[in-house]
Amino acid sequence: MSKLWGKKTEIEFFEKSMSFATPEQLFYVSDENRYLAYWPRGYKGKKTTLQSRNALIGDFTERWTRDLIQKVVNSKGLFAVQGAICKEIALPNNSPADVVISKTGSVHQKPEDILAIIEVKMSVVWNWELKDDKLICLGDYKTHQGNPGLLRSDSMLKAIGKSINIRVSSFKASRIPIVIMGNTPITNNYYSKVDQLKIAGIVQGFCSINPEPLDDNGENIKKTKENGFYRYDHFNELQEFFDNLLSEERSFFSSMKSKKELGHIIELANKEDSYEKKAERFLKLIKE
DNA sequence: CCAAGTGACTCCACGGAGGC
DNA sequence: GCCTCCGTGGAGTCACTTGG
Repeated sequence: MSKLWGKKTEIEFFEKSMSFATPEQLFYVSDENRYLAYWPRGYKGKKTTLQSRNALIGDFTERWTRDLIQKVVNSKGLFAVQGAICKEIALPNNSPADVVISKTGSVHQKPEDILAIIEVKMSVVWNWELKDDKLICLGDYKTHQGNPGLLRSDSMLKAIGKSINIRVSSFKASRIPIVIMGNTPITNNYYSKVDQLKIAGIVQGFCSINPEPLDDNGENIKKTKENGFYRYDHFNELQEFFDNLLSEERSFFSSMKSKKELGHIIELANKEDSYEKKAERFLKLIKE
C-alpha cells in the first residue's frame, strides 16, 4: 500500500535536494549558525527570507502527487500527467495544470481526454534542523513561524481563482472535476467557503493527504460538513474518492438570467424524453 | 488588553517569450 | 544565441482585526 504524506516524505525531499542543492539553498541559517527549515516560534534573532527552496519543493510535491495519482488510476489504464498544457481550458504553458488525470500521457492535452484536474498546494509542513548531516524534526507547524500549504489564505485564494479561471474558460471544461490537494488542514474561516464552492460546482473538493499533520495526536479537522474539505488517512480512502469522482460524468453550469428566461428554458428542456436528454437540452439552452 | 489570525503586499528564483 | 521582460509560486512582513 502506498504511503501518504508524512515526515518521511519531507526527509526524502531534503535528502534528494541536497544531492544537487547547497544547505544554504534549503535552510535558514540562524544567529547560532543552526540550519533550520523554518524560523521557530519565538525566534527573535536576525531573519532572512529564503526563496531558493520554493521552486524545489513545488516541483517535488507535484512530482510526488503525480506518482501517487498514477497509482490511483493505474488499474483503469489512465495516466497522471505533471504540468499538463491545454490552452482551450485556461492551462497555457506558463500556468499549466499541476497534475491531470487523462486518457493520454502527453504534456499537451485535449480537453476531451482530461478526466480531472488536480491543483497541488503543498509545502514543507514540519520544522527541521540539519545537524551533522542529519535531519532532526523540531516540531509540527504550530512550533514554527511559517504558514504552510492551504493554511495560507492566499494559497486558498490562488487555488479558488485558478479553478474559476478554468470554469469560465470554455464549455469544454464544464465536465472536468477540479480537486485541490494539499498536505495541511485549512483554517476554520474557509470551512463554509469550501463547502459552498463544492455545492456551487466550482471545486469538487479541497483535500489533505497528510494523515497526521500535528504531533502528539494533535486535533485537526477530518472533514467539513459537506465534504468540501476532507483529510485522507489511507490510500484506500483516496482511491475510493477518485473512483467515485471518475465514475459518472457531471456538468458544471452557471448563468445570470431572468426568471422568465430560465422558466422558458426549463419548459423547453422538459419536453425531452429522458432525464439525461432533459439535462443535455437544458445545458445547451443556458449557454445560448 | 494582548496574542493569534488575516490578508494585502513584497521578495526572489525560475523559465518561457520575444526582441535584437 | 544572448538579453530583458514578465508571470508564477512559495514564503516573509506588517498593519489591522478579532476573540478570549
